Amino acid sequence: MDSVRVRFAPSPTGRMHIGNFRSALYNYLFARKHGGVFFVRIEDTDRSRLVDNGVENILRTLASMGISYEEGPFLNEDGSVVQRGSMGPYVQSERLEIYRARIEQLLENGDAYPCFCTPERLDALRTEQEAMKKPTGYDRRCRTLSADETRSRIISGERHVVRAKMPDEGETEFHDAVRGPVKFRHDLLDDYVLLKGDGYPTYHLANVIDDHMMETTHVIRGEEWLSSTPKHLLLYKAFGWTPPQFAHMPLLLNPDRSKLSKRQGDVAVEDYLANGYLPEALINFVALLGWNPSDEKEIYELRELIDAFELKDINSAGAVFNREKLDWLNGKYLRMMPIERLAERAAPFLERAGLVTKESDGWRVARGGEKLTIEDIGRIVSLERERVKTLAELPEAVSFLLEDVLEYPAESLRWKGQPIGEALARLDALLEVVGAMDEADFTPKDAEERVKSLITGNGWGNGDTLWPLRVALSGREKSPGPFEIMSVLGKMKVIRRLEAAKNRLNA
RNA sequence: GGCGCGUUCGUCUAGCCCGGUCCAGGACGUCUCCCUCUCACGGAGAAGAUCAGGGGUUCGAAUCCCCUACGCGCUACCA
Repeated sequence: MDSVRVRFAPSPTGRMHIGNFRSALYNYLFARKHGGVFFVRIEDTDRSRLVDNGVENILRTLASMGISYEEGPFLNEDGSVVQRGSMGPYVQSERLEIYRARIEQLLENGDAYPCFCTPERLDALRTEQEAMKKPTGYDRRCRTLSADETRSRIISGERHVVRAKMPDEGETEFHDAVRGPVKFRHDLLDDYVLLKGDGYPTYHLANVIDDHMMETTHVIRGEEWLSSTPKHLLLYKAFGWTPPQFAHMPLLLNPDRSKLSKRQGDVAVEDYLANGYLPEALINFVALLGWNPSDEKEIYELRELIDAFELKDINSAGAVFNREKLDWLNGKYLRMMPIERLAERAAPFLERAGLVTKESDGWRVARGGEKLTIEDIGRIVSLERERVKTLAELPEAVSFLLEDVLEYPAESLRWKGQPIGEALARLDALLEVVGAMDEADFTPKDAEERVKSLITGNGWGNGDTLWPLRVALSGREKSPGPFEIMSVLGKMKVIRRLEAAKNRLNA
């Protein structure tokens, strides 16, 4: 395949959701696989649905997910948007003259006609058709208006749209890269609107013109477009253009199997990021929803996704977004990730939770002001990484390592309800052992050696000693092992926590 | 209503094009056990799909053909 050019063409009508993101991802993977160009085009022809910062949100989301592209609108550091690429503009509202010229061409060739029917008439028509259980659609009333009447009504300034003239017979058949041959009868096609009353083109017109002018080779889009593909093909034909190849992806579904939508939980990509999901996990997960390279691998690096990606391996049935599996995958990534990177990703979450603060000279513990290097943060979060599924759970999980005073019931220091005296004796002995250790000995390995020899030397059990130790250090019944905690805390804090535990038991 | 697309464990899927190796494989989730001071991680197992239903073709069908049902999409001067 030579010089592949594919695109992501979102409408800035809200925040980018998972379904949109998957479209972007598949196009991206396909472009990278074939060494082609991936570009972004903004389809902002519905003026009523535009939202503030819609474009910025889309571009920002692509950037934070690490999806790069060669042409289109780009977000500057200062938040402004600039376009790069030789086939622009890449924003449809800036291409109005182009569409208008093409509309003239269609009008002249008799492939389209002006229509003066009002929305009210159209509504009434549809209502009637529905009531009579007849197929809905425009009745082509304006298609037979005389040239004179049409001209004079336009000159008089009457508001109108331009409709495409659909053939009465024949059919359009095309080969969809994921579904194979698909066929539609022409007489069932509606004389749909090409140019709206406000002068903006509809999706059908703008999309076809732009895909042609931007030399798109493959249109990889959602299944909701499958039914309108014959209209698009007919337009390519009317213009005398070679159409691109089409690949219609299956829809992403809510748990009740309806088309993925808000109202049924988070769907915005940025929400997933804010909730502590990693871009690489999200990409891995979303890529495998509706596409599968027929092997039993579950974890794919981006490069592997690119290498394996084939349009023919896209499924044709819709897929339910299954959060539990995402959680599992995210946990996997959290555990696989290099510590430094994990620390960098985790720090903002710790900050937001008020556990650490970011100063000009680096990170500090919020309570106490003690300095923290990124390595320190790495040591802290690596203690809990295997116990959480998302970055957002990390603050709560590691808070006991960053707080001065631990709050917990004295009762929890006793292993399976052991006598208070026994727990106290263990803590005393532990204090002695710890006191004799050098700060340099506070590695998990050395700490374990010392404590274990204390236990075996006295013929104690692991449980009756380790449990009180661990709870004294963590304040929790569920936590990482005591030796790891010791190594992160250091000698002074360990002694302080053991003393505090004794006081708690004596109180 | 019309047209189109789809239908394999609860979920994501492999197998379907090129029928036998599939009394259907993997993953998530669930359950059990092991590891273990706890929780997790990790490891080992288990349960879980009459391949939507029916009919055909064939020695043989999840795989090919037909019908039905159901789901979804489109049917806007939304994309």
